[in-house]
Amino acid sequence: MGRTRSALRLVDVADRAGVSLATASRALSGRDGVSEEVADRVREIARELGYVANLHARTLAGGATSTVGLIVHEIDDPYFSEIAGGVVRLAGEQGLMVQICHSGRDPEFELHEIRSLIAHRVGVIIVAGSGYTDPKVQAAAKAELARFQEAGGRVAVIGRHSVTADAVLPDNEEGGAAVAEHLLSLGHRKIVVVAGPQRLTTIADRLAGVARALDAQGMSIDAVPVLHTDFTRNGGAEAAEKILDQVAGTTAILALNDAMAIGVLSTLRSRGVSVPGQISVAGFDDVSVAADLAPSLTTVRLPMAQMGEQVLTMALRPSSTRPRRKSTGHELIVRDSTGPARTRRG
Amino acid sequence: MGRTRSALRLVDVADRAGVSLATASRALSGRDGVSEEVADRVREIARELGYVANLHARTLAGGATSTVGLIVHEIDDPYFSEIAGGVVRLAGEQGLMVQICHSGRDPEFELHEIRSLIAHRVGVIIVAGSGYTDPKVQAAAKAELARFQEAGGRVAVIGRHSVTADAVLPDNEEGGAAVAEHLLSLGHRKIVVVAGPQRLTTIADRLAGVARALDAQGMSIDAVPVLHTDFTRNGGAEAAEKILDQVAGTTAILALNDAMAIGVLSTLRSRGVSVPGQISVAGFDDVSVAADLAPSLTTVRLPMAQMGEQVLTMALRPSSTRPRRKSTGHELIVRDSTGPARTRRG
DNA sequence: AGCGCTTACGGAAGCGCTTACGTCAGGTAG
DNA sequence: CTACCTGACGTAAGCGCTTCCGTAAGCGCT
Repeated sequence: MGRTRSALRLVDVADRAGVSLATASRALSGRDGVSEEVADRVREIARELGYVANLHARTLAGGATSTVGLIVHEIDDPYFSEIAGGVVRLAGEQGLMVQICHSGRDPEFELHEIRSLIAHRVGVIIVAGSGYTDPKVQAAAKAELARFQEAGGRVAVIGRHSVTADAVLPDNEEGGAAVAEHLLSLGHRKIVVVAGPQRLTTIADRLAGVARALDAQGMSIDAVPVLHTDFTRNGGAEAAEKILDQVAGTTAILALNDAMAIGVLSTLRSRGVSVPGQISVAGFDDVSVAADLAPSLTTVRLPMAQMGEQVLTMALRPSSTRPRRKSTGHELIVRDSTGPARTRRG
Repeated sequence: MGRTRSALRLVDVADRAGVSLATASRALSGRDGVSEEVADRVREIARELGYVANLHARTLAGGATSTVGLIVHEIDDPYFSEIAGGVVRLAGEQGLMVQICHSGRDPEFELHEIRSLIAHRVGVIIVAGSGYTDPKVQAAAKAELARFQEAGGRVAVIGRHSVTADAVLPDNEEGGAAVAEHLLSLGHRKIVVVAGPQRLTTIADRLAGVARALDAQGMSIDAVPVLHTDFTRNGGAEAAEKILDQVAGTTAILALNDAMAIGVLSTLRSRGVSVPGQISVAGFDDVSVAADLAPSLTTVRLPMAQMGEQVLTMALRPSSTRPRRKSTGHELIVRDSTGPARTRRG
């Protein structure tokens, strides 16, 4: 790959300004011990020449890094891109760079990304996105992060309880309970849950909430069909096909994220099933397009952009002794995709 | 910010393995001149110790960087996040890291991001997203990129003709012509264009296509209202309000990107205007949710993810003598949001 | 046995910065 | 007028790595 050769060096600037390397360095990085006059001259010349300091050299020598690493599951999933938006915007305001990595929900690759970030000597690593239910699967990543912390790095996560670090925790369980209650209160008793991949803790949490709500009605989660599919639009679409073909009498479909709900909606439309007339549909996340779907989607709002800002804020704030955890809160957003259960045999 | 102090160094590994620094380095970076036996031992110990090379030191000494910088306008805009998805996925396959920056459509900030990327000594810089119609505005960025190229860096862009670099160029003008023709062929004569900010070349290009299509029908673009607003959902929503209130007899609204089209749709729905019954709506980009809107959106498809892969591929491929340009192609996707113009006074 | 050649390794010189420390003015106090 | 401090600057020692050398074996050959 490209090797950046023969770029302008600080010595060049220093020579041109007729000062020593040290003075030039101090002038450009705003340290004192340089007269205003000289500092101005150096800065002027640097600008003129288009000098950009070599960050690798600077980091090597100085030690402090001003870049934060952000690992997300899927960068083109709205859930994550909205989180990333929050992180990036806040970081920009503070003059920090963010290095975004993409794990593709593959714990192995995630480990690799963490390693890269560490190699890049970022000051902060933020991991956004569900952990894995199988603890073994992410043990390596966890260990790597711990090592990073010991070495003085800051870590913060969104949605992982397992890592010992500051965490922003989405209200998954509460939210799950809230949508489920909503559906139940509309009289739905034949509910099918479209869940994402079983190995994600987020799914487990949301399901737990759903189970709690069912319990409160004297129903058991074991009696409701739970389809584990891909956490994407297509996963939802396929699940809906399966439901229409195999689960008779369904009155409501609860998708555990909006992407899948969108897929469900799409299948129902193409199969001519009216929503919410025949089947109600609810999602989770309140992705920004949820309001613009046909019909608009009932869902649980999680403040993604704000979550992004919060993790970064936590990560940046000097570490208190024990990891802080902040839950996001949630809000049930009732829109047009849910309605009263159609009366049996009517 | 966090300073990563006292991390494991290569010497530590070398000492532990009983070899010299040089040998350890060769072993870990796969250079030859080391016996298999020793190399294995070193690698084993490195793994055991959890050694991760300091990329800054490595880059400083070696010169080659394996990270690519990607600058987008808005990371949480689906158009860009889909492009980013393409870049990131392909990069991942090749073992490259991607550093994503976000300019917020601010040329000044974009310049700052370019500088940061250069400071980070990335090997490749990719700039995605419209250029600015005012050449002065991005002269600085252009100069900076040129300097980067001279120093051996690779640059590739999406949607900027002005930069001297390999470019993937969306079929903006052709696409604009295609949607406009579609609308005209449905009998629409009272078309309002919802354009994004005037300072973006993308807008200018798409508008030029629209103008061409109008010309072919003996109509002039000067006779059709063009509203310049924010390139976002809200920009579209506001524009639609204005249209309903101030432009009588509109039969079709052509939004120059999907985000704005979504906003238009939302306003029309809340104002009780039927689409396409009373007003047809078309967008541009074919963002992934376009198919799931209410009604599904007629638009021009641009293969975003593929564009992302293409720029990266171009950037990575050894530079031919002159910059290559590859146009993306486009496809008119007719869905439910457009229909025949309602007959006047009917 | 002596020659050169290859192979495996160690020594040491940087890469471009920051920063501890030394120096040398000039100013103040005694 | 000397002693001392302060401020402005230069000198040089690294930061952790890669890589160019040099060197010492080990090999086959004459």
